[in-house]
Amino acid sequence: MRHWLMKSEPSECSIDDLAAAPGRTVPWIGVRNYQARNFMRDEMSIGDGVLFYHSSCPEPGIAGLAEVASTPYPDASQFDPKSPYFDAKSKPDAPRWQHVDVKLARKTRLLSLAEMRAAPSLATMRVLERGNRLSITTVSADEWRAVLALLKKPA
DNA sequence: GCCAACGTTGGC
DNA sequence: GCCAACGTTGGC
Repeated sequence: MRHWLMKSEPSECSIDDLAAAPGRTVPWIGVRNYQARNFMRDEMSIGDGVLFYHSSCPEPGIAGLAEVASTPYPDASQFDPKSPYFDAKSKPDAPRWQHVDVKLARKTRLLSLAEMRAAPSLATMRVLERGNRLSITTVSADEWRAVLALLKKPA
């Protein structure tokens, strides 16, 4: 089993939105970056662990634990002209964008970006690398364990 | 709102 | 295939 960190803007889908979704599961639509798509399409497996990260908000950080809950399938929003994720160049017989479903495991306390940066055990995390903008990044088993350990402590 | 960093586009 | 211009991300 592998581990991932997936960014979501709380204004789009927060940890509470995920908790309130049917089956506590949402389709991870809207990814329009090839590297992130390839992670979902080629490398994820059902049951993989996901760190659910709030980005572009007053308190960025890890807000919960989730898991990959489906195999990849085409992102319907790419064919919807009314969607902000519409992609005119993607054809239904050759969908460009695919995604997986993500299911909540449990909401956690917020492990803030500042706390993540201050933790030596997380120094290798891809999401913390300078200039990183990728919305899905890999998480090593050691990093996953380190995050769980930090979550057990009070903020 | 600013701006650094990065990915994508498109002319050549 | 190069690379400048442009658009987006995302923390601050």
